[in-house]
Order: sequence, then structure tokens, then C-alpha cells
Amino acid sequence: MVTQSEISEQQRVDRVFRALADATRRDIVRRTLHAEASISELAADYDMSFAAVRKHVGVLEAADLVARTPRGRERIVRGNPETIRRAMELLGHFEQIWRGRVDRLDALFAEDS
Amino acid sequence: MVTQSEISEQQRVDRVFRALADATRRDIVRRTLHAEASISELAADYDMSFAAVRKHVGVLEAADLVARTPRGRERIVRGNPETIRRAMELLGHFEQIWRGRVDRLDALFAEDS
DNA sequence: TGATTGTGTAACCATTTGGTTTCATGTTAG
DNA sequence: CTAACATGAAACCAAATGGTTACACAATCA
Repeated sequence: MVTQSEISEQQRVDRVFRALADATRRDIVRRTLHAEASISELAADYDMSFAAVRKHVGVLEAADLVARTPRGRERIVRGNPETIRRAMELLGHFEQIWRGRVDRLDALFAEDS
Repeated sequence: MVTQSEISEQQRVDRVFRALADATRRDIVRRTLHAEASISELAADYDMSFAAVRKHVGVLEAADLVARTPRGRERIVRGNPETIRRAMELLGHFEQIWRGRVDRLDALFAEDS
């Protein structure tokens, strides 16, 4: 049996935004979208331990913002543009809601005149 | 002297994504983009205390995702589409970085052939 | 083989977060 | 004026977060 630990869409969205709410993690996403890198290569450029960077990569992976694939003794990290795109779409829906309100206000003014 | 408690752009971005990483807060943003509401009106629809909802509104306000203006004894909350738009742009930059990599790979294949 | 490198993970710690209850204060309704 | 309502804020608490050090293990190099 494949136990698909049931996780809601809400929680998945929570994880994406939570993962993006840290400058180091945003930088890792940026870098690994630009070019893949091993965790050690990533860690070399931050003022914190390897273990800390490893945890950040774990948070990003749980949010599906990066993928981690083995290559020899290394783990290659790649950014996932699809998850970024989904987050953008979500924010786009918020903007649409706002535009909807503006349209309704416009309609009210139109009735007035 | 106007003490502008110095806050970095990074921290401002942190706050926006952090604020969006909670389903209740996303719902408050959605609702107040659609139509303004008092904190009490908002709180009536969530299964938590007024104080908890008040805190969520505080987090959203600190991220500039909503604004709070007094009206009589109420505080009217309105969603701020501009901050949403800025967050979208940020994610858009990430996508551009990825597209840049694809373009470079395309160039490599072109050289190959 | 042995040393080095890259990774995974556990145990620990301080701080932040997200909730609670309680109480004070300002504002409006009767 | 008094009661009810809306808000603000403090004190408290459990859990999550973001870092550390230490150690085990796998893979590669010489």
C-alpha cells in the first residue's frame, strides 16, 4: 500500500509561501533555477553551517520549489519553475477579485450618471 | 526627527510571503479585496477568538497586504492590491531567470547542430 | 587501503508563531 | 447615563522554526 499522507491543497500553498518567506531560501531558488548545484556548492556561499543549508533545501523540496536528485555522492538541486508559476497564478486570482470589485464600483457610478 | 525604523527590502518581502503562508490570512486578504470589512465582521466567520483574528490582521497590515482605517468604533480593513502585484512581479523575476537558462541551453544546442 | 568529501540526521537551544484568556478603553445605542 | 459593542493589548502557553554541534555512512581520490 502506498500511503499518500493526505495533505490538503491549503497546506500545500502554505508550504510554498512559507518556503519563500526566507531570503536564503529565495536565493537558493534563484540560483538553482539559473543553474543546478550540489548542496555543498550552495552551502559554500552562505554564512551558516552545511546542516542549516541542508534544512533550507529540505523546506524548499517539501514545497516542491526544488527537486533533489543523486549524482555520485552529491545531491543535485534544481529549481522547479512550475511551482513558482502556480504561486503566481494564485496571486493573480487575488488581483482578479480586486478588479471585480472595481468593475462593480464602476457599474454603480454608471447607474448614478 | 522621523525615526524610520530601518527595515530592509528583504525583510519586507519576507513579511509578505510569511503573511500569505496562512489560510486564514489569505482568506482575509481575499475577502477584503472583494469588499471592506470591520475586524469583528471578519472574526465572526472564523473558528477562533477575536484576539486571534486581530493578530492575523496585524500581520497582514505589517506586510502592507491590508490597510486599517477607523470608522466610528470600528476599524475597517481593506486589501491592498499593490502589494499583491509586487509579490507577483517578484515571482515573475524567478520565472525569467529560468527562461534565461532555457535560452542558454537552446543556444548550446544550436551551436551543436 | 585509507583519507577526504558530500550527505543525512539526531539532539539541543533560543526565538517566533499562533492560539488562548483577561482586562482596559473608546464609541454608540436606548 | 448606562449598557452593549468594537478594539487594543498584555500575559501566558505549546508548537514550529532556524540555527548549532556532533556523528555515521557512502562515494571518490590518491
